[in-house]
Amino acid sequence: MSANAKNLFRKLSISCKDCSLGELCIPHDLDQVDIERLDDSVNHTKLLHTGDVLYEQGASFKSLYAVKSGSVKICASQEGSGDTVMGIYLPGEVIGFDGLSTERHQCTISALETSSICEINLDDLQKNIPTIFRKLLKHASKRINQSRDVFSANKQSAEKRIVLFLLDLSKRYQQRGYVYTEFNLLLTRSELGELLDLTPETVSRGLRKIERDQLISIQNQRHIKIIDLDGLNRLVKIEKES
Amino acid sequence: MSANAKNLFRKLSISCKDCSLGELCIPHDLDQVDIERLDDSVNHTKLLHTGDVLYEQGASFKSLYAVKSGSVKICASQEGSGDTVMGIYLPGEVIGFDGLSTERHQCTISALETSSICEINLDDLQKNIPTIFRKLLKHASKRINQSRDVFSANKQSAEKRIVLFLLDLSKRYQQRGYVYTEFNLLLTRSELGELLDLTPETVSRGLRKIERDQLISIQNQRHIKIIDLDGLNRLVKIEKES
DNA sequence: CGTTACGTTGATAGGAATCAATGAGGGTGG
DNA sequence: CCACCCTCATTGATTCCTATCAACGTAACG
Repeated sequence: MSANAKNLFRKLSISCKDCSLGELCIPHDLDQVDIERLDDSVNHTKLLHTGDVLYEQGASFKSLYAVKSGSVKICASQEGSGDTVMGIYLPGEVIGFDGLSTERHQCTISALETSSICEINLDDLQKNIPTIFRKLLKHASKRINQSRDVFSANKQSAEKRIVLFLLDLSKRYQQRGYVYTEFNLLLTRSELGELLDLTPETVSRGLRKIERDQLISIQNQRHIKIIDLDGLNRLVKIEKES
Repeated sequence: MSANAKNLFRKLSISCKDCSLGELCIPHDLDQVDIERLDDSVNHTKLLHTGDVLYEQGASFKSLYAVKSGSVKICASQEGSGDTVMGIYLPGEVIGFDGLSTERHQCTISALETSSICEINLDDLQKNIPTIFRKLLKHASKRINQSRDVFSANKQSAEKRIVLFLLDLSKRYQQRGYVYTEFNLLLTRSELGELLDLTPETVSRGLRKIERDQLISIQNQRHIKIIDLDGLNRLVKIEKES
Protein backbone atom coordinates (compact mmCIF):
# COMPACT_ATOMS: atom_id res chain seq x y z
CA MET A 1 0.00 0.00 0.00
CA SER A 2 2.79 2.43 0.76
CA ALA A 3 4.57 1.46 -2.43
CA ASN A 4 1.31 1.99 -4.17
CA ALA A 5 0.85 5.42 -2.67
CA LYS A 6 4.37 6.37 -3.62
CA ASN A 7 3.75 5.25 -7.15
CA LEU A 8 0.65 7.36 -7.17
CA PHE A 9 2.50 10.43 -6.10
CA ARG A 10 5.00 10.01 -8.81
CA LYS A 11 2.18 9.90 -11.30
CA LEU A 12 0.52 12.92 -9.84
CA SER A 13 3.49 15.13 -10.38
CA ILE A 14 3.87 14.16 -14.00
CA SER A 15 3.25 16.81 -16.62
CA CYS A 16 1.37 16.31 -19.85
CA LYS A 17 4.67 16.07 -21.67
CA ASP A 18 5.76 13.03 -19.72
CA CYS A 19 2.37 11.47 -19.19
CA SER A 20 2.14 7.97 -20.54
CA LEU A 21 -1.40 8.55 -21.72
CA GLY A 22 -0.22 10.79 -24.52
CA GLU A 23 -1.97 9.12 -27.40
CA LEU A 24 -5.23 8.63 -25.59
CA CYS A 25 -5.58 12.04 -24.02
CA ILE A 26 -5.56 15.58 -25.30
CA PRO A 27 -1.83 15.85 -26.17
CA HIS A 28 -2.49 13.34 -28.90
CA ASP A 29 -3.34 16.12 -31.30
CA LEU A 30 -0.66 18.60 -30.25
CA ASP A 31 2.92 19.39 -31.10
CA GLN A 32 5.63 19.71 -28.47
CA VAL A 33 5.28 23.45 -27.99
CA ASP A 34 1.56 23.27 -27.48
CA ILE A 35 1.89 20.42 -25.02
CA GLU A 36 4.00 22.61 -22.80
CA ARG A 37 1.41 25.34 -23.10
CA LEU A 38 -1.24 22.80 -22.28
CA ASP A 39 0.61 21.97 -19.11
CA ASP A 40 0.20 25.54 -17.94
CA SER A 41 -3.56 25.24 -18.16
CA VAL A 42 -3.82 21.92 -16.41
CA ASN A 43 -3.91 21.20 -12.74
CA HIS A 44 -2.49 17.71 -12.29
CA THR A 45 -3.01 17.31 -8.60
CA LYS A 46 -6.62 16.37 -8.07
CA LEU A 47 -6.85 13.13 -6.14
CA LEU A 48 -10.10 11.29 -5.53
CA HIS A 49 -10.77 8.32 -3.31
CA THR A 50 -13.51 5.80 -3.84
CA GLY A 51 -16.83 7.55 -3.69
CA ASP A 52 -15.43 11.07 -3.83
CA VAL A 53 -17.35 13.36 -6.10
CA LEU A 54 -15.58 15.35 -8.83
CA TYR A 55 -18.61 17.41 -9.67
CA GLU A 56 -22.27 17.16 -8.93
CA GLN A 57 -25.27 17.47 -11.20
CA GLY A 58 -26.38 21.09 -11.11
CA ALA A 59 -22.97 22.44 -10.20
CA SER A 60 -21.87 25.34 -12.33
CA PHE A 61 -19.36 24.47 -14.99
CA LYS A 62 -15.75 25.26 -14.14
CA SER A 63 -13.54 23.19 -16.35
CA LEU A 64 -13.11 19.99 -18.25
CA TYR A 65 -11.26 17.07 -16.70
CA ALA A 66 -9.24 14.13 -17.87
CA VAL A 67 -8.87 10.91 -15.97
CA LYS A 68 -5.18 10.35 -15.35
CA SER A 69 -5.38 7.13 -13.37
CA GLY A 70 -8.11 5.07 -11.81
CA SER A 71 -11.68 5.24 -13.01
CA VAL A 72 -14.84 7.22 -12.39
CA LYS A 73 -18.52 6.73 -13.03
CA ILE A 74 -20.91 9.22 -14.53
CA CYS A 75 -24.43 9.33 -13.12
CA ALA A 76 -27.58 11.22 -13.93
CA SER A 77 -30.04 11.63 -11.10
CA GLN A 78 -33.62 11.56 -12.20
CA GLU A 79 -36.02 13.44 -10.01
CA GLY A 80 -37.42 11.10 -7.44
CA SER A 81 -35.29 8.05 -8.08
CA GLY A 82 -31.67 8.47 -7.09
CA ASP A 83 -28.59 8.42 -9.29
CA THR A 84 -28.34 6.00 -12.15
CA VAL A 85 -25.00 5.05 -13.59
CA MET A 86 -24.61 5.98 -17.23
CA GLY A 87 -21.05 5.04 -17.91
CA ILE A 88 -17.53 4.75 -16.62
CA TYR A 89 -14.40 6.57 -17.74
CA LEU A 90 -10.86 5.26 -17.86
CA PRO A 91 -7.49 7.02 -18.02
CA GLY A 92 -7.11 9.40 -20.93
CA GLU A 93 -10.81 10.03 -21.32
CA VAL A 94 -11.97 13.63 -21.16
CA ILE A 95 -15.06 14.43 -19.13
CA GLY A 96 -17.13 17.46 -18.29
CA PHE A 97 -18.72 18.18 -21.65
CA ASP A 98 -22.13 17.74 -20.06
CA GLY A 99 -21.71 21.12 -18.41
CA LEU A 100 -20.89 23.20 -21.44
CA SER A 101 -24.25 23.77 -23.05
CA THR A 102 -26.02 25.15 -19.99
CA GLU A 103 -23.01 26.18 -17.91
CA ARG A 104 -24.29 23.68 -15.34
CA HIS A 105 -23.33 20.05 -15.13
CA GLN A 106 -26.07 17.64 -16.07
CA CYS A 107 -24.35 14.68 -14.49
CA THR A 108 -22.44 13.67 -11.40
CA ILE A 109 -18.96 12.20 -11.56
CA SER A 110 -17.61 10.11 -8.71
CA ALA A 111 -14.58 7.91 -8.27
CA LEU A 112 -14.85 4.12 -8.47
CA GLU A 113 -11.40 3.71 -6.98
CA THR A 114 -8.51 5.95 -5.99
CA SER A 115 -8.09 8.10 -9.05
CA SER A 116 -6.11 11.11 -10.14
CA ILE A 117 -7.72 13.70 -12.29
CA CYS A 118 -6.33 16.52 -14.40
CA GLU A 119 -8.33 19.69 -14.38
CA ILE A 120 -8.32 21.57 -17.65
CA ASN A 121 -9.04 25.25 -17.34
CA LEU A 122 -10.73 26.41 -20.52
CA ASP A 123 -10.07 30.11 -20.04
CA ASP A 124 -6.36 29.58 -19.54
CA LEU A 125 -6.36 27.22 -22.44
CA GLN A 126 -7.96 29.76 -24.70
CA LYS A 127 -5.17 32.18 -23.86
CA ASN A 128 -2.40 29.63 -24.25
CA ILE A 129 -3.59 27.64 -27.24
CA PRO A 130 -6.42 29.44 -28.99
CA THR A 131 -6.75 26.64 -31.51
CA ILE A 132 -7.21 23.97 -28.89
CA PHE A 133 -10.99 24.04 -29.00
CA ARG A 134 -11.04 22.46 -32.37
CA LYS A 135 -9.17 19.52 -30.88
CA LEU A 136 -11.51 19.39 -27.93
CA LEU A 137 -14.39 19.10 -30.33
CA LYS A 138 -12.90 15.81 -31.36
CA HIS A 139 -13.11 14.55 -27.83
CA ALA A 140 -16.70 15.68 -27.58
CA SER A 141 -17.35 13.90 -30.83
CA LYS A 142 -15.92 10.74 -29.37
CA ARG A 143 -18.36 11.05 -26.51
CA ILE A 144 -21.24 11.45 -28.96
CA ASN A 145 -20.23 8.36 -30.86
CA GLN A 146 -19.94 6.48 -27.61
CA SER A 147 -23.55 7.17 -26.82
CA ARG A 148 -24.45 5.89 -30.27
CA ASP A 149 -22.86 2.59 -29.29
CA VAL A 150 -24.78 2.47 -26.05
CA PHE A 151 -27.94 3.19 -27.97
CA SER A 152 -27.28 0.20 -30.20
CA ALA A 153 -26.15 -2.11 -27.44
CA ASN A 154 -29.26 -1.54 -25.38
CA LYS A 155 -31.35 -3.17 -28.09
CA GLN A 156 -29.76 -6.53 -27.51
CA SER A 157 -30.77 -9.29 -25.11
CA ALA A 158 -29.66 -9.17 -21.51
CA GLU A 159 -26.85 -11.62 -21.98
CA LYS A 160 -25.51 -9.87 -25.06
CA ARG A 161 -25.63 -6.51 -23.36
CA ILE A 162 -23.54 -7.88 -20.52
CA VAL A 163 -21.04 -9.42 -22.90
CA LEU A 164 -20.87 -6.21 -24.94
CA PHE A 165 -20.08 -4.32 -21.77
CA LEU A 166 -17.30 -6.72 -20.84
CA LEU A 167 -15.86 -6.59 -24.34
CA ASP A 168 -15.98 -2.82 -24.38
CA LEU A 169 -14.17 -2.62 -21.07
CA SER A 170 -11.64 -5.17 -22.20
CA LYS A 171 -10.95 -3.27 -25.40
CA ARG A 172 -10.49 -0.02 -23.55
CA TYR A 173 -8.07 -1.65 -21.12
CA GLN A 174 -6.20 -3.06 -24.06
CA GLN A 175 -5.94 0.34 -25.75
CA ARG A 176 -4.35 1.60 -22.56
CA GLY A 177 -1.83 -1.19 -22.46
CA TYR A 178 -3.32 -2.78 -19.38
CA VAL A 179 -4.09 -6.42 -18.80
CA TYR A 180 -7.33 -6.80 -20.68
CA THR A 181 -8.32 -10.37 -20.02
CA GLU A 182 -8.64 -9.86 -16.32
CA PHE A 183 -10.03 -6.90 -14.45
CA ASN A 184 -12.23 -5.74 -11.64
CA LEU A 185 -15.77 -4.72 -12.30
CA LEU A 186 -15.86 -1.65 -10.17
CA LEU A 187 -19.64 -1.60 -10.18
CA THR A 188 -22.15 -3.49 -8.11
CA ARG A 189 -24.67 -5.71 -9.86
CA SER A 190 -27.16 -3.02 -9.21
CA GLU A 191 -25.07 -0.28 -10.82
CA LEU A 192 -24.30 -2.51 -13.77
CA GLY A 193 -28.01 -2.98 -14.07
CA GLU A 194 -28.59 0.75 -14.27
CA LEU A 195 -25.94 1.05 -16.94
CA LEU A 196 -27.30 -1.81 -19.01
CA ASP A 197 -30.92 -1.23 -18.19
CA LEU A 198 -31.34 -4.53 -16.41
CA THR A 199 -32.24 -5.55 -12.88
CA PRO A 200 -29.45 -6.68 -10.57
CA GLU A 201 -30.95 -10.18 -10.60
CA THR A 202 -30.74 -10.38 -14.37
CA VAL A 203 -27.17 -9.11 -14.32
CA SER A 204 -26.23 -11.74 -11.80
CA ARG A 205 -27.90 -14.50 -13.76
CA GLY A 206 -26.30 -13.32 -16.98
CA LEU A 207 -22.81 -13.22 -15.54
CA ARG A 208 -23.25 -16.63 -13.97
CA LYS A 209 -24.51 -18.08 -17.21
CA ILE A 210 -21.51 -16.73 -19.10
CA GLU A 211 -19.35 -18.27 -16.42
CA ARG A 212 -21.13 -21.63 -16.69
CA ASP A 213 -20.51 -21.50 -20.43
CA GLN A 214 -16.78 -21.28 -19.70
CA LEU A 215 -16.39 -17.87 -21.32
CA ILE A 216 -15.31 -16.04 -18.19
CA SER A 217 -14.57 -16.83 -14.59
CA ILE A 218 -15.64 -14.71 -11.68
CA GLN A 219 -13.65 -14.39 -8.48
CA ASN A 220 -14.90 -12.57 -5.45
CA GLN A 221 -17.97 -11.52 -7.38
CA ARG A 222 -16.23 -8.59 -9.03
CA HIS A 223 -13.03 -9.90 -10.47
CA ILE A 224 -13.57 -11.02 -14.06
CA LYS A 225 -11.21 -13.22 -15.98
CA ILE A 226 -11.93 -13.64 -19.66
CA ILE A 227 -11.32 -17.23 -20.64
CA ASP A 228 -12.62 -17.28 -24.19
CA LEU A 229 -12.46 -13.88 -25.82
CA ASP A 230 -13.33 -15.29 -29.23
CA GLY A 231 -16.31 -17.02 -27.72
CA LEU A 232 -17.56 -13.76 -26.29
CA ASN A 233 -17.07 -12.01 -29.61
CA ARG A 234 -18.91 -14.76 -31.40
CA LEU A 235 -21.79 -14.47 -28.97
CA VAL A 236 -22.46 -10.85 -29.79
CA LYS A 237 -21.75 -11.15 -33.49
CA ILE A 238 -24.30 -13.84 -34.24
CA GLU A 239 -27.07 -11.33 -33.80
CA LYS A 240 -25.69 -9.03 -36.47
CA GLU A 241 -25.98 -11.64 -39.21
CA SER A 242 -29.55 -12.59 -38.48
CA MET B 1 -46.74 24.34 -54.83
CA SER B 2 -45.17 27.16 -56.79
CA ALA B 3 -45.85 29.59 -54.01
CA ASN B 4 -44.25 27.10 -51.70
CA ALA B 5 -41.18 26.77 -53.86
CA LYS B 6 -40.87 30.52 -54.09
CA ASN B 7 -41.09 30.82 -50.36
CA LEU B 8 -38.39 28.21 -50.10
CA PHE B 9 -36.09 30.12 -52.37
CA ARG B 10 -36.49 33.19 -50.33
CA LYS B 11 -35.45 31.27 -47.29
CA LEU B 12 -32.49 29.77 -49.05
CA SER B 13 -30.98 33.08 -49.89
CA ILE B 14 -31.17 34.35 -46.34
CA SER B 15 -27.92 35.02 -44.53
CA CYS B 16 -27.21 34.12 -40.92
CA LYS B 17 -27.76 37.73 -39.97
CA ASP B 18 -31.33 37.69 -41.19
CA CYS B 19 -32.16 34.11 -40.40
CA SER B 20 -35.09 33.73 -38.07
CA LEU B 21 -33.44 30.85 -36.28
CA GLY B 22 -30.93 33.16 -34.63
CA GLU B 23 -31.44 32.13 -31.07
CA LEU B 24 -31.56 28.42 -31.77
CA CYS B 25 -28.63 28.16 -34.10
CA ILE B 26 -24.98 29.13 -33.95
CA PRO B 27 -25.41 32.94 -34.14
CA HIS B 28 -26.96 32.70 -30.72
CA ASP B 29 -23.56 33.08 -29.11
CA LEU B 30 -22.13 35.69 -31.45
CA ASP B 31 -22.02 39.44 -31.76
CA GLN B 32 -22.96 41.25 -34.95
CA VAL B 33 -19.48 41.39 -36.39
CA ASP B 34 -18.90 37.71 -35.90
CA ILE B 35 -22.23 36.82 -37.41
CA GLU B 36 -21.20 38.50 -40.63
CA ARG B 37 -17.93 36.60 -40.53
CA LEU B 38 -19.90 33.45 -39.91
CA ASP B 39 -21.84 34.11 -43.08
CA ASP B 40 -18.66 33.96 -45.10
CA SER B 41 -18.01 30.43 -43.90
CA VAL B 42 -21.49 29.14 -44.49
CA ASN B 43 -23.02 27.82 -47.67
CA HIS B 44 -26.73 28.45 -47.40
CA THR B 45 -27.87 26.79 -50.57
CA LYS B 46 -28.05 23.10 -49.89
CA LEU B 47 -31.50 21.80 -50.69
CA LEU B 48 -32.61 18.27 -49.93
CA HIS B 49 -35.77 16.47 -50.93
CA THR B 50 -37.38 13.66 -49.02
CA GLY B 51 -34.98 10.76 -48.85
CA ASP B 52 -31.96 12.70 -50.10
CA VAL B 53 -28.81 11.93 -48.19
CA LEU B 54 -26.72 14.73 -46.69
CA TYR B 55 -23.86 12.47 -45.79
CA GLU B 56 -23.39 8.77 -45.50
CA GLN B 57 -21.90 6.70 -42.74
CA GLY B 58 -18.23 6.20 -43.61
CA ALA B 59 -17.98 9.35 -45.70
CA SER B 60 -14.98 11.49 -44.86
CA PHE B 61 -15.78 14.51 -42.75
CA LYS B 62 -16.09 17.76 -44.66
CA SER B 63 -18.04 20.19 -42.54
CA LEU B 64 -20.72 20.62 -39.95
CA TYR B 65 -24.26 21.43 -40.98
CA ALA B 66 -27.24 23.22 -39.54
CA VAL B 67 -30.82 22.48 -40.45
CA LYS B 68 -32.37 25.70 -41.76
CA SER B 69 -35.81 24.39 -42.60
CA GLY B 70 -37.47 21.00 -42.78
CA SER B 71 -36.18 18.04 -40.84
CA VAL B 72 -33.73 15.20 -41.20
CA LYS B 73 -33.16 11.86 -39.56
CA ILE B 74 -29.90 10.46 -38.31
CA CYS B 75 -29.30 6.77 -38.77
CA ALA B 76 -26.58 4.35 -37.82
CA SER B 77 -26.26 1.26 -39.94
CA GLN B 78 -25.26 -1.80 -38.02
CA GLU B 79 -23.46 -4.42 -40.05
CA GLY B 80 -25.93 -6.87 -41.47
CA SER B 81 -29.14 -5.19 -40.47
CA GLY B 82 -29.84 -1.98 -42.32
CA ASP B 83 -30.06 1.55 -41.02
CA THR B 84 -31.73 2.27 -37.73
CA VAL B 85 -33.08 5.69 -36.94
CA MET B 86 -31.43 7.28 -33.94
CA GLY B 87 -33.01 10.69 -33.92
CA ILE B 88 -34.42 13.56 -35.90
CA TYR B 89 -33.18 17.12 -36.18
CA LEU B 90 -35.22 20.29 -36.59
CA PRO B 91 -34.32 23.79 -37.78
CA GLY B 92 -31.48 25.38 -35.85
CA GLU B 93 -29.93 22.13 -34.77
CA VAL B 94 -26.30 21.56 -35.67
CA ILE B 95 -25.28 18.18 -37.04
CA GLY B 96 -22.15 16.46 -38.19
CA PHE B 97 -20.30 16.09 -34.90
CA ASP B 98 -20.29 12.35 -35.38
CA GLY B 99 -17.59 12.76 -38.02
CA LEU B 100 -15.11 14.79 -36.03
CA SER B 101 -13.39 12.20 -33.90
CA THR B 102 -12.38 9.85 -36.69
CA GLU B 103 -12.63 12.22 -39.66
CA ARG B 104 -15.29 9.84 -40.98
CA HIS B 105 -18.99 10.11 -40.35
CA GLN B 106 -20.39 7.43 -38.09
CA CYS B 107 -23.96 8.10 -39.10
CA THR B 108 -26.07 8.80 -42.13
CA ILE B 109 -28.25 11.89 -42.42
CA SER B 110 -31.20 11.96 -44.77
CA ALA B 111 -34.11 14.32 -45.28
CA LEU B 112 -37.56 13.52 -43.94
CA GLU B 113 -39.10 16.25 -46.05
CA THR B 114 -37.92 19.03 -48.32
CA SER B 115 -35.26 20.70 -46.21
CA SER B 116 -32.65 23.37 -46.58
CA ILE B 117 -29.31 22.91 -44.94
CA CYS B 118 -26.48 25.29 -44.15
CA GLU B 119 -23.02 23.91 -44.61
CA ILE B 120 -20.49 25.20 -42.14
CA ASN B 121 -16.92 25.02 -43.33
CA LEU B 122 -14.69 24.57 -40.32
CA ASP B 123 -11.47 25.63 -41.97
CA ASP B 124 -12.96 28.89 -43.19
CA LEU B 125 -14.51 29.38 -39.82
CA GLN B 126 -11.21 28.93 -38.07
CA LYS B 127 -9.76 31.70 -40.21
CA ASN B 128 -12.72 34.03 -39.81
CA ILE B 129 -13.60 33.49 -36.17
CA PRO B 130 -10.84 31.63 -34.38
CA THR B 131 -12.80 31.63 -31.16
CA ILE B 132 -15.85 29.99 -32.68
CA PHE B 133 -14.85 26.49 -31.68
CA ARG B 134 -15.54 27.20 -28.10
CA LYS B 135 -19.11 28.01 -29.06
CA LEU B 136 -19.36 24.93 -31.19
CA LEU B 137 -18.38 22.89 -28.18
CA LYS B 138 -21.59 24.07 -26.61
CA HIS B 139 -23.58 22.63 -29.45
CA ALA B 140 -21.72 19.36 -29.14
CA SER B 141 -22.47 19.43 -25.46
CA LYS B 142 -26.14 19.83 -26.23
CA ARG B 143 -25.96 16.72 -28.37
CA ILE B 144 -24.31 14.83 -25.51
CA ASN B 145 -27.00 15.85 -23.09
CA GLN B 146 -29.62 14.86 -25.59
CA SER B 147 -28.30 11.33 -25.63
CA ARG B 148 -28.49 11.29 -21.88
CA ASP B 149 -32.20 11.98 -22.16
CA VAL B 150 -32.64 9.18 -24.67
CA PHE B 151 -30.77 6.89 -22.32
CA SER B 152 -33.22 7.70 -19.56
CA ALA B 153 -36.32 7.58 -21.72
CA ASN B 154 -35.54 4.15 -23.03
CA LYS B 155 -35.95 2.71 -19.57
CA GLN B 156 -39.65 3.51 -19.52
CA SER B 157 -42.55 1.39 -20.69
CA ALA B 158 -43.54 1.36 -24.34
CA GLU B 159 -46.41 3.77 -23.89
CA LYS B 160 -44.36 6.25 -21.88
CA ARG B 161 -41.56 6.15 -24.39
CA ILE B 162 -44.00 7.03 -27.13
CA VAL B 163 -45.49 9.86 -25.11
CA LEU B 164 -42.05 11.16 -24.21
CA PHE B 165 -41.18 11.25 -27.87
CA LEU B 166 -44.32 13.19 -28.74
CA LEU B 167 -43.74 15.63 -25.91
CA ASP B 168 -40.14 16.15 -26.92
CA LEU B 169 -41.16 16.88 -30.50
CA SER B 170 -43.90 19.18 -29.34
CA LYS B 171 -41.50 21.11 -27.11
CA ARG B 172 -38.98 21.51 -29.88
CA TYR B 173 -41.65 22.77 -32.25
CA GLN B 174 -42.75 25.21 -29.59
CA GLN B 175 -39.22 26.50 -29.08
CA ARG B 176 -39.13 27.23 -32.80
CA GLY B 177 -42.39 29.12 -32.70
CA TYR B 178 -44.25 26.51 -34.73
CA VAL B 179 -47.64 25.03 -34.01
CA TYR B 180 -46.81 22.51 -31.36
CA THR B 181 -50.09 20.76 -30.70
CA GLU B 182 -50.40 19.44 -34.18
CA PHE B 183 -47.71 18.06 -36.44
CA ASN B 184 -46.74 15.32 -38.83
CA LEU B 185 -44.80 12.35 -37.62
CA LEU B 186 -42.35 12.13 -40.44
CA LEU B 187 -41.40 8.61 -39.49
CA THR B 188 -43.06 5.31 -40.21
CA ARG B 189 -44.12 3.11 -37.30
CA SER B 190 -41.15 1.00 -38.06
CA GLU B 191 -38.71 3.91 -37.90
CA LEU B 192 -40.32 5.17 -34.74
CA GLY B 193 -39.80 1.68 -33.40
CA GLU B 194 -36.11 1.83 -34.16
CA LEU B 195 -35.84 5.16 -32.44
CA LEU B 196 -37.73 4.06 -29.35
CA ASP B 197 -36.49 0.49 -29.38
CA LEU B 198 -39.93 -1.00 -29.95
CA THR B 199 -41.47 -3.09 -32.70
CA PRO B 200 -43.75 -1.34 -35.20
CA GLU B 201 -46.68 -3.30 -33.81
CA THR B 202 -46.05 -2.01 -30.32
CA VAL B 203 -45.72 1.56 -31.60
CA SER B 204 -49.01 1.23 -33.40
CA ARG B 205 -50.77 -0.19 -30.38
CA GLY B 206 -49.29 2.47 -28.15
CA LEU B 207 -50.36 5.33 -30.38
CA ARG B 208 -53.85 3.88 -30.73
CA LYS B 209 -54.15 3.45 -26.99
CA ILE B 210 -53.17 7.07 -26.40
CA GLU B 211 -55.75 8.02 -28.97
CA ARG B 212 -58.44 5.88 -27.31
CA ASP B 213 -57.59 7.61 -24.05
CA GLN B 214 -58.44 10.92 -25.71
CA LEU B 215 -54.96 12.37 -25.31
CA ILE B 216 -54.22 12.72 -29.00
CA SER B 217 -55.98 12.20 -32.28
CA ILE B 218 -54.38 10.65 -35.33
CA GLN B 219 -55.29 11.58 -38.87
CA ASN B 220 -53.96 9.77 -41.91
CA GLN B 221 -51.78 7.67 -39.63
CA ARG B 222 -49.06 10.30 -39.43
CA HIS B 223 -50.73 13.54 -38.49
CA ILE B 224 -50.83 13.93 -34.73
CA LYS B 225 -53.03 16.37 -32.90
CA ILE B 226 -52.41 16.74 -29.19
CA ILE B 227 -55.73 17.02 -27.41
CA ASP B 228 -54.64 16.86 -23.79
CA LEU B 229 -51.10 18.10 -23.29
CA ASP B 230 -51.42 18.07 -19.51
CA GLY B 231 -52.71 14.54 -19.64
CA LEU B 232 -49.65 13.46 -21.61
CA ASN B 233 -47.37 15.20 -19.17
CA ARG B 234 -49.09 13.57 -16.24
CA LEU B 235 -48.72 10.20 -17.87
CA VAL B 236 -44.93 10.39 -18.01
CA LYS B 237 -44.53 12.10 -14.69
CA ILE B 238 -46.27 9.51 -12.56
CA GLU B 239 -43.36 7.19 -12.97
CA LYS B 240 -40.92 9.66 -11.50
CA GLU B 241 -42.69 9.71 -8.18
CA SER B 242 -42.89 5.96 -7.76
C1' DC C 1 -22.45 -10.94 16.94
C1' DG C 2 -26.01 -8.45 14.98
C1' DT C 3 -26.64 -5.34 11.24
C1' DT C 4 -26.42 -3.99 6.61
C1' DA C 5 -25.48 -4.09 1.81
C1' DC C 6 -24.60 -7.10 -1.81
C1' DG C 7 -25.18 -11.30 -4.49
C1' DT C 8 -27.42 -15.55 -5.82
C1' DT C 9 -31.15 -18.47 -6.92
C1' DG C 10 -36.00 -19.90 -7.57
C1' DA C 11 -40.94 -19.10 -8.75
C1' DT C 12 -44.16 -16.29 -10.92
C1' DA C 13 -46.18 -12.60 -13.59
C1' DG C 14 -46.36 -9.22 -17.06
C1' DG C 15 -45.15 -6.63 -21.06
C1' DA C 16 -43.41 -6.51 -25.41
C1' DA C 17 -41.78 -9.46 -29.28
C1' DT C 18 -43.15 -12.55 -32.52
C1' DC C 19 -46.18 -14.76 -35.66
C1' DA C 20 -50.07 -14.24 -38.54
C1' DA C 21 -53.86 -12.22 -41.03
C1' DT C 22 -56.13 -8.33 -42.92
C1' DG C 23 -56.81 -3.69 -44.57
C1' DA C 24 -55.52 0.74 -46.69
C1' DG C 25 -53.03 3.67 -49.80
C1' DG C 26 -49.83 4.63 -53.73
C1' DG C 27 -47.58 3.59 -57.74
C1' DT C 28 -46.97 0.96 -62.06
C1' DG C 29 -47.95 -1.28 -66.13
C1' DG C 30 -51.10 -3.61 -68.98
C1' DC D 1 -58.82 2.99 -66.03
C1' DC D 2 -58.32 -0.92 -63.58
C1' DA D 3 -55.71 -4.77 -61.67
C1' DC D 4 -51.73 -5.80 -59.40
C1' DC D 5 -48.07 -5.18 -56.27
C1' DC D 6 -45.73 -3.33 -52.51
C1' DT D 7 -45.20 -0.92 -48.36
C1' DC D 8 -47.20 0.58 -44.25
C1' DA D 9 -50.55 0.12 -40.49
C1' DT D 10 -53.62 -2.36 -37.61
C1' DT D 11 -55.30 -6.00 -34.77
C1' DG D 12 -55.34 -10.58 -32.59
C1' DA D 13 -53.13 -14.83 -30.57
C1' DT D 14 -49.26 -16.69 -28.58
C1' DT D 15 -44.61 -16.97 -26.79
C1' DC D 16 -40.64 -15.57 -24.50
C1' DC D 17 -37.72 -12.72 -21.89
C1' DT D 18 -36.98 -10.07 -18.15
C1' DA D 19 -39.02 -7.80 -14.06
C1' DT D 20 -40.79 -8.71 -9.85
C1' DC D 21 -41.34 -11.00 -5.55
C1' DA D 22 -39.23 -13.76 -2.18
C1' DA D 23 -35.84 -16.37 0.38
C1' DC D 24 -31.33 -17.28 1.51
C1' DG D 25 -26.25 -16.86 1.62
C1' DT D 26 -22.13 -14.07 2.33
C1' DA D 27 -18.85 -10.54 3.54
C1' DA D 28 -17.74 -6.26 5.80
C1' DC D 29 -18.14 -3.52 9.79
C1' DG D 30 -19.14 -1.43 14.07
